Amino acid sequence: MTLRERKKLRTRQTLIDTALEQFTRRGFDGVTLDELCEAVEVSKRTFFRTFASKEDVAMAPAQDLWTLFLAELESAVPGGRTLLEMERDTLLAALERAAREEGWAGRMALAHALAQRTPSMDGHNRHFCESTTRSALDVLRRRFGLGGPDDPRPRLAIDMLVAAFHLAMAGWADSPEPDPADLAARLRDALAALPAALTLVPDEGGAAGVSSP
Amino acid sequence: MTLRERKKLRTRQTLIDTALEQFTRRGFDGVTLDELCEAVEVSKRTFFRTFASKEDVAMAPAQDLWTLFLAELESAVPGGRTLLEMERDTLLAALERAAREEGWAGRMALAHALAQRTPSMDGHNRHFCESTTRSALDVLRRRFGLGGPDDPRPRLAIDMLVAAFHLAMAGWADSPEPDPADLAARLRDALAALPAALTLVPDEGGAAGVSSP
DNA sequence: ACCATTTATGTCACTGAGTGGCATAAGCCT
DNA sequence: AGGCTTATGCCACTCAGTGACATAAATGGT
Repeated sequence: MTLRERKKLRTRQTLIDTALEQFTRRGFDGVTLDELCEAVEVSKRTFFRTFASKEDVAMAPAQDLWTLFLAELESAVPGGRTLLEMERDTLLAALERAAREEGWAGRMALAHALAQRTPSMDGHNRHFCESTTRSALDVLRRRFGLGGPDDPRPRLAIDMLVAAFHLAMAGWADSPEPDPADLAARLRDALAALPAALTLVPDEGGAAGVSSP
Repeated sequence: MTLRERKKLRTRQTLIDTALEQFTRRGFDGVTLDELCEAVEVSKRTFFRTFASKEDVAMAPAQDLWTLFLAELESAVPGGRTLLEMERDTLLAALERAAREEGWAGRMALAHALAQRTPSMDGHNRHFCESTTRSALDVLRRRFGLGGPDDPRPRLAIDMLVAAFHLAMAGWADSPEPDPADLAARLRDALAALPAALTLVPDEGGAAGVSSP
């Protein structure tokens, strides 16, 4: 790797770390890009050559994970598993690779906490999620037929994976000392709860039901 | 209803219709707020007293639907149905009420088409979806116990409902002459496909599998 | 070690979204 | 009609994001 590339990557990492730290401490809206760039000693123009938006810099950990997921998906084989099981294992593999990066878990937890209390970050995050989902669907359709482009099942399967992941993440990021293995376990649990969620029956007569005595 | 309120509502509707028309014709980014306000003969300041953002004005049809959904949910009764079935019927009821509004279907279709090709709109849309989901979850937990705040199933059930709705909407908005009854049918179909999506098994050996001959 | 080429960075000026403050106008009530 | 409330308009401002162009730094060949 050339010196140029290393410098660029280092600037990127510094921006991410500084942004996460400042946003967490003073709030997303409490930090202007000028201040962030000042702290990293980089021009605003350079910032926007590295990230597409103010939100993007704080979403980098999540983006990295899903990029790995897509890469892993290219080489996944069914092996008699359910589509959802295959996706689960692919995501777990991506998780394992992402977690090799020093300090990834901490960054991911900060990013998630920020997204929770910053509408615009949550929005960007979910839009990114959607485009990743589409890409994943393209890969799945290309590599396995899966009943043509009108079959609703593959799309629903990925959405269920994503829903389970968000659920797992919500619990994990709030826990003290977030650890990748714990996130993996939570993801498994959330996915295992899907069939029960489908058939869950609420108690008869809600507490404030219209015709309760 | 007072004259003041009627005027305010009329301005709101005009803004929505004009925005949808202009955004569709010239693109979301191709229309500045100044131009939109000029066309409706309203100051920019007034625009932001009616809508929180440029994106919001085009998302109004969807917001109205989900607001109705939450209202319906307050008076829904289980009646021996699955939670997901109850949510489905509640959403169908909201849909029916929303569709009474003259031209709602057309606005909804335009709004969806715009969100498809405008990242920032998609992001806002999905964030709004998430906050609605949370509110719905609050209502469900308040009215029916549903196994405490740590039970993952209710959350997953709503996410499945939303996933099915998005899927139904995607097919519906692209169809010629979008009609509310058709959207309802598509929603039923998408929800009915959920169990199959959960157990779908891909063909063995992907087309570009790593170890294919 | 030097120079030409390529590529990253910085500077400046600009557009457009969104906000606060305050004056004015429009609707409301008796 | 006239005082009261509330919506609207206007002005100046902050800040995210972009385009054009100059400058600096890395690379590769000699």
